[in-house]
Amino acid sequence: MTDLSDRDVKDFVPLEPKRSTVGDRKKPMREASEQRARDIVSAAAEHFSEVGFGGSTREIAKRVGVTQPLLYRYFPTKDDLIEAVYRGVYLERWKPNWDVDLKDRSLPIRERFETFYRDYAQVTFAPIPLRLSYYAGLRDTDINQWYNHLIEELILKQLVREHRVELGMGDETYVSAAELEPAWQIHGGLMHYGWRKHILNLRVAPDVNQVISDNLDMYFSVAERVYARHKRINEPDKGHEQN
Amino acid sequence: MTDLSDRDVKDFVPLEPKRSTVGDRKKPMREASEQRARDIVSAAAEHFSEVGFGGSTREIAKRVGVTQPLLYRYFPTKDDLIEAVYRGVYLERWKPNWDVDLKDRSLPIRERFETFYRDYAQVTFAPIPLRLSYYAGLRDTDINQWYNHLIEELILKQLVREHRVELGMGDETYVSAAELEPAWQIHGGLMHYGWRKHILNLRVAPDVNQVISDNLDMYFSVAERVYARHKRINEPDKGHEQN
DNA sequence: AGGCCTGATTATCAATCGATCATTTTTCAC
DNA sequence: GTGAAAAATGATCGATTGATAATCAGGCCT
Repeated sequence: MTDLSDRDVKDFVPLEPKRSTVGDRKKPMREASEQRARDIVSAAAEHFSEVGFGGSTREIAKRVGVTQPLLYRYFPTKDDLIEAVYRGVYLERWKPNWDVDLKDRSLPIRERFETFYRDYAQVTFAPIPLRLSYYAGLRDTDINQWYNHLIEELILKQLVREHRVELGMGDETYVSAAELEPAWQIHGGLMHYGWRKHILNLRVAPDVNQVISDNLDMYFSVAERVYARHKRINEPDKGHEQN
Repeated sequence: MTDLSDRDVKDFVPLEPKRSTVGDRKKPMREASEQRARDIVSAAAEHFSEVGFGGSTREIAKRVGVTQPLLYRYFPTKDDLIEAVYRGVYLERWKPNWDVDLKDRSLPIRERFETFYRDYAQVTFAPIPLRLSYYAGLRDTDINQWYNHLIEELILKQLVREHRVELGMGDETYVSAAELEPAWQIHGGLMHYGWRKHILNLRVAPDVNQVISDNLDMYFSVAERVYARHKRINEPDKGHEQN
């Protein structure tokens, strides 16, 4: 699997289909062909989401309605197909305006993050992407590490920073792991809500927006105390303590 | 896979090894043989936790140091072996005093649940049981449904009930899904902490006890509001509204 | 010593899997 | 229309898998 660890979202072009087996052709892929490539990825995502990435290429081909060797014209190996599924799960779903909007101080912080999580839940909370994401995390730690790093850097650290500013607790950019943990608890609680609802099919609170709202209530009610506990010594800027 | 859905914990005898292939023998299994059965389950748990339940019986046999067909003397099919691994994950780790101690009103509710979650985290938060649990949830929804039902009935509903009593909000036993959700958020946040730490190997807040403490702070700071929102009409006992 | 049950191994089968290659069918530019 | 490139198929290979059958080794009781 190729190395994805320390890249940014922008380094990826969402789901531009690979140039096919015979990679160094001059002519671009035909329109119908690109559609077929997308169909294959889609069928693969569906199948892998059900049985994991050990799912067979023959079943995928059957779902598309073609023969199995044909897949290898579009994806030289099964791993390449899996990587294309990864891209569909992690990149196609990420909206570039998310981390931008979170910095818009014309809106109260609470509203910004409530809006974000409503949108995030709508995009992410469905059986296929959720199952794929958990399967991917178990199979290929790297990709999920990279994605959670993204969440941490672009979302959760913003939450802490913006909240600290709003509380008048300084505008230091550094956020320690311990300081970040309450934000992760909010995020993790929501992920587990998705796990229970869409993977285990358990009966959960029906209104996800209410859950988000309550979660943010919980966060804002204890976050200040946690910031204060980890407040760094007031020497300007020398604050990267090892926790 | 056998049906485990609506049983109680006590219906299981923790990891009593199956009586071997030729099930209806009179003589009990020899001591050394029972040890071997445990070794097989242990090696299977290790291997399955790494690659999922699609892992091969040959690899398991290699880890035990025996030949592959021998496994079939102890477990008639691979599914039986998987079920034995399930038992090790879900039952061996459950302590019967957990739900009992939570009802001990000689201690403040906050202390009771902090003690429980410290113990629960210590028992559950390790790579092998966590990975197996997630793999199991994806592969065989039933067992994880049953387990989460257990958590809900014996732990989280207790939390809500005991807390309501301590708040003087009545001692009704019924707890709606929406009312339960904040408790699930606490639990889910902790599970996700385990996911990040032991499966994704991300850097997390180092002190799990501090995370538990902060989480409970979060819970107790908003739970009352949620109870009040869902407060049933004061007619005695007629309160099973559909949310 | 001999019979016998249990534990363990060797050999092997049928199914499934990812992948390759030769061949046929379809598409499209000219 | 014609031919070349692209798309698609059929046949098949080698490796791996769960599982079975035949065989062997060894301790224990009489």
